[in-house]
Amino acid sequence: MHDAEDDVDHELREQAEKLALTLSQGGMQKTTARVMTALLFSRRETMTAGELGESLRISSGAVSGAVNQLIPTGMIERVPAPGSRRDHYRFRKHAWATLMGNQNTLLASMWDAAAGGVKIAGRESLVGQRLDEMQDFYGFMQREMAALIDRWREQYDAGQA
Amino acid sequence: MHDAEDDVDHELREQAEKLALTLSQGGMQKTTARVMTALLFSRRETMTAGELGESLRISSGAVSGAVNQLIPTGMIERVPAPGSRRDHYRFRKHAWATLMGNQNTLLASMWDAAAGGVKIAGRESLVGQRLDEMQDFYGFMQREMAALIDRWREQYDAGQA
DNA sequence: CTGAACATTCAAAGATATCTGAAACTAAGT
DNA sequence: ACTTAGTTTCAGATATCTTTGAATGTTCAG
Repeated sequence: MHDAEDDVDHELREQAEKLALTLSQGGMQKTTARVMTALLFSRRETMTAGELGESLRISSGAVSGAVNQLIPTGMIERVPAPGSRRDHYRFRKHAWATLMGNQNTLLASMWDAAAGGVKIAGRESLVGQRLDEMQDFYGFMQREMAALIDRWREQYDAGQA
Repeated sequence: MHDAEDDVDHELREQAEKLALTLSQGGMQKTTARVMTALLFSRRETMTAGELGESLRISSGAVSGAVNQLIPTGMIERVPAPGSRRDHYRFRKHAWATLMGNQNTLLASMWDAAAGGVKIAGRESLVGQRLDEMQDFYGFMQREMAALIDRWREQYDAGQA
């Protein structure tokens, strides 16, 4: 006999792996991406480290490494689990907004680098102009991105209520 | 004797390498990042492949590989050079805006992945909700980011005039 | 306090990604 | 057409990143 629920699980797993591949090409570590998408596409609310390892066929060490990369970024969280001995993980609400918000650090570094260059070369020179444009762009982005994310949150929360 | 111009060059090179390091930690290839920042922080308008290789102490093959990664992204461009035998490169105007605009492809993949999952699991389920939020977020971002970049271009071009 | 059940760490192995250098190729000048 | 400056390609060498698996650490239940 054929179980429809299993099919759903299987298809979700496929989607999950596909996304993980995309993310890893975009710079995220492969195992980290796989763990993240496994939680994202799981029908369950939380998964234990053991379940993740078994489902993805990776060692406990790899799971540990991945979750410890994911947690500080705010993508997933450790959930106190009643009954179970330890460590259940779950995909966080608004994780995507958090992730994008973290990019602000990078935007700030870019701004700093540009500002540093302008200080050395002066705003008059050719290179100064080039860096000035860069500084202007990253300053703008830093301000506006933060506002944009806030706007999404409001809009989304309003839609939920 | 001490040449002030040389000092400026040297300090700019330091800043360039610092930024290249940051970018490479953020996922960009190291040599690609170094080539890009070398052009960005150069006092000259364009640099040849040979100059890049000498300045960064990398082989001609490495330079070739790096520029051919950078050009399709729109960060740098090949400039027809009168007099010189071939290939001068220069950092493009509005390169940063272009770069950020390219991110839209990624945003679209994220949206697709979410949509695919919702289709499989339905919007009612727990996982459906999770993916629905993701879809909403990336849909929003895709729309708004494009608008934001346009807004910067206008604002910047206005300020220049 | 002890033992069971996990989780974490880390050295070594394995897998990837990247660079070099030389040969092959291209195009500009004569 | 030939020469030469300069670029691209690619196999092999190198460097870097990841994973495994076993040892070590931690926490909870009894």
